[in-house]
Amino acid sequence: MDIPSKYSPAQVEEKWYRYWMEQRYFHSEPDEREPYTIVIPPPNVTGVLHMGHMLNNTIQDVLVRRARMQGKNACWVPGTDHASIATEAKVVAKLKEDGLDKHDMSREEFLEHAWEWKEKHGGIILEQLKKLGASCDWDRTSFTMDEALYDAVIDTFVDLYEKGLIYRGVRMVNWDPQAKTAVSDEEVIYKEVQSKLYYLKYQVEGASDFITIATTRPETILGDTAVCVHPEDERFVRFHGKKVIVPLVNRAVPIIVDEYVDREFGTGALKITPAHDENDYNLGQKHKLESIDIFNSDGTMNAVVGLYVGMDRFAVRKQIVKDLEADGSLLKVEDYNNKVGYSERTDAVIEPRLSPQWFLKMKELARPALEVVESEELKFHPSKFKNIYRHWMENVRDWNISRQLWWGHRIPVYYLPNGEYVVAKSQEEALEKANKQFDANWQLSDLKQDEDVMDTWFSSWLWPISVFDGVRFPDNEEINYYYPTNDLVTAPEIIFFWVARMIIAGLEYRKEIPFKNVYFTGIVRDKLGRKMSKSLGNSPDPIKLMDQYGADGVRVGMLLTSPAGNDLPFDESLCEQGRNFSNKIWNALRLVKGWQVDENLETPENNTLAVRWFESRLNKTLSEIESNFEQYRISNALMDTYKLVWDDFCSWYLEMVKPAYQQPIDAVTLEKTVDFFERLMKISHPFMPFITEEIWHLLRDRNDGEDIIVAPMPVSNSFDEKVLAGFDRAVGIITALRSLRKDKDIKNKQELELLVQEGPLSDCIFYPVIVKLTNLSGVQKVNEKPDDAVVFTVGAQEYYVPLSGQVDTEKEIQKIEEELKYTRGFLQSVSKKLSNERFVQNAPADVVDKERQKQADAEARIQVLEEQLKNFKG
RNA sequence: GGGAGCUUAGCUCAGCUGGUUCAGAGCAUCUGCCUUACAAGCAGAGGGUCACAGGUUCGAAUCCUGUAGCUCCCA
Repeated sequence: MDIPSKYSPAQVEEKWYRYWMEQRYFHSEPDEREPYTIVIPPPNVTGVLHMGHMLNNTIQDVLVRRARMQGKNACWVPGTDHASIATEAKVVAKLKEDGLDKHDMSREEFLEHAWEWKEKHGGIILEQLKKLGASCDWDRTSFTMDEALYDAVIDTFVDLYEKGLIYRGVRMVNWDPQAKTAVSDEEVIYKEVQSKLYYLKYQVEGASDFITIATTRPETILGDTAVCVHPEDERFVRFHGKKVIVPLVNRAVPIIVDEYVDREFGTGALKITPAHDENDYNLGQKHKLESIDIFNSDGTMNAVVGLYVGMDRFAVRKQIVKDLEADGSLLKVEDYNNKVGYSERTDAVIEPRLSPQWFLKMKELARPALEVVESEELKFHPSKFKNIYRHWMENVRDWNISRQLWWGHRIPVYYLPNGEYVVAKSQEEALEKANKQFDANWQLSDLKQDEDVMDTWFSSWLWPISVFDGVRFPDNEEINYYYPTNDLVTAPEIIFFWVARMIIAGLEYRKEIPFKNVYFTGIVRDKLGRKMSKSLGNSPDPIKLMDQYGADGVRVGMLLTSPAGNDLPFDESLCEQGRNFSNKIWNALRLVKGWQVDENLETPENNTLAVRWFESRLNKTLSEIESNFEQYRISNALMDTYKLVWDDFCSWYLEMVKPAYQQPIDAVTLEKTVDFFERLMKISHPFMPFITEEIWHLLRDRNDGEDIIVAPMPVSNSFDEKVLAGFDRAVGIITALRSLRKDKDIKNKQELELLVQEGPLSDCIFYPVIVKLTNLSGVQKVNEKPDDAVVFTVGAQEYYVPLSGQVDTEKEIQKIEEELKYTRGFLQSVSKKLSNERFVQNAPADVVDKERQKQADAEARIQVLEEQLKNFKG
């Protein structure tokens, strides 16, 4: 057989993915089997594959493939979310490129462009996941704005409103006066700017006294409704309870006291403008102050105060400074550096602005969602995230679900000509409701639907239900079968945004948790520990990585050092390690396929031993892998697999059974070897789906449908501890012999003889294996150390290798003395422990027994070493 | 400001209910090897006061307290 010595993944991976798709192995329909369900954390429809997705989806694929091989009905639902902010920003930018402006078009026109963009660019990421090998049920691909999912969101809003959980409130938003829209906190860029601090005199009402405040934004004094000082600030005690006059507008406002004020800053007196500053707004709420909004949506002055009407806020600033100076209110101006927020999209200075928004009451909803996590009905991996979750849930605040955007689920609130509003699933229903409720005869055109859409999370919190259409049809076959899902794999960053809310929605709408386990991945970082991001440009291109190392190689690389919840400092060398592992497996195949069988050949004893040992080794490791999977220690499971394949199978087993050059192998050993190889490939398949499928088909001729992806996963069997322990001893002997050869510079071709000191430990079933692996002429038992022999000990057993003329007595003595010294020290510490009465009395019996055994072993070893020393010194 | 977590070999991390599975793994390093599956490899070796200081205990990487440093989250 002609197999190249280097494995090339490219064609192999493409071939098998296509084949799996053709065979519809990823597709799931409800049946009588146990379901295993994962819903993908829907990536942004605007997204392209990054390293975080690679990690996250590799883990999901490992879990799904394993479940599939365990005979479960595995269903991995893929999809994307509409990402209202990000997508709308992209569409606006695209329009701008084409010379179009969102503000010049109707909502409908804009949405047409948005859908067009989505059809064209959305879903790239899902195509990329295929290259990774993701075994998603692509027939079930969902999008948060698909009809079923869209309706589910609207239904949910109406339902929660009717339950009295949704209310209208006012909140400060980051207003972009140029785009005339609110932007999210993430879209505000804070820049250090050089500005000025203006000191202004506020006259005390009915007195000649005045108080001085400092501000960077003198134009906002028009909206001032208070001045605040620290209650313990002695400079201002005399002002407590008084009123001051705001310059130019001549409005009398109270002086309030609050510990919020920083006494060191400015003059220690703070002007309060609740309508135009977040902190002032909060203080205003606390002290029940009036909010006076002085700006129009484009940042020009409105008519509320009657000054500077229609002027831009920055022009007002220039003018008002002059006017204040003329008025005698301006005391002084200082240079001052501060941080000012700019819109990421228009670079306009953000204007904090009060805006009516819809809120969801969270407190009651959160309680049961906390309980299921506390009781571990729903488990977090790792469990440390329970603390974070608890803290958030116990201090949960109401959820602002409005977003001042068009792309998304439009809030189903309809405002009526009489200033009231109704909430309904459709315009028609709203009209009916309104006419009934207010005994009116309005037309559709009288209704004005809320302009805002809902927070994207308000759709993705329904994801595990809505992908099975379980909101609109709560008793349909699919939702009943697939829900609750099994595992959710996601990043800890969105534990509140998404995970907590899904749990809430699940309990509210299904009375059942949405998933049984949540696996939190780490964050993929670069070598310097920085989060990988587009703006830093420190993220490798996953597609290129897969081209270079193969998808299997990258998958292994991602998983090797990423225990749950721990950040993964990514390094390409990890993928290299993964690729090398693929190559190692590949070459093992080349070896095994290269063997000629001789049906008449007896099975050599060392092969029988090797098979016996490996059978036990495999089963023991398999049980460890199973346990690691149960605990979601996936990187440990992979490492177990890696060592089983590379160390145990390739380095030990294959070397043990490998026939001499151009010699045939016996049929029994070959059959056993292929069987082992098959099992190893099955165990490895979830981690490395492509190469394992390829090798599976090269190992034997397969019937139709006999593919590894659907082959049953091996289950651990009992194993023989004695055989394993005996082999460990053999390994000790082999290692010692190899070191000896290296030490003495004895070529492998030169045969050695191994002599074993007669004694209780002198038997070992693996001597034939040792003979083969270390090229011995034989193993003999002796009663005494011969002259001219090197001595080594494994445990308390002594071995000799006759080497005439090559024994350096001085060196041997030195070696033995060192070992003796160490063992005596060890014995001393053990004896000390045992002579401590309190230890013997208090420690559990088995611990004391173990210590006694240690003592006996050490004593035996010391005796042996002393004997050796005597012999050498002779 | 509030909350959570981390600190073990050069790097990345395991280490469960204190006690030989207790000081481990992988990678990296060093030393030999182009030994007929694999140099993307084989064989061997070195390397740690378990952040620091106290305490509890017969016994602490593990439990408690404090200190220092780092990281993440805050709708």
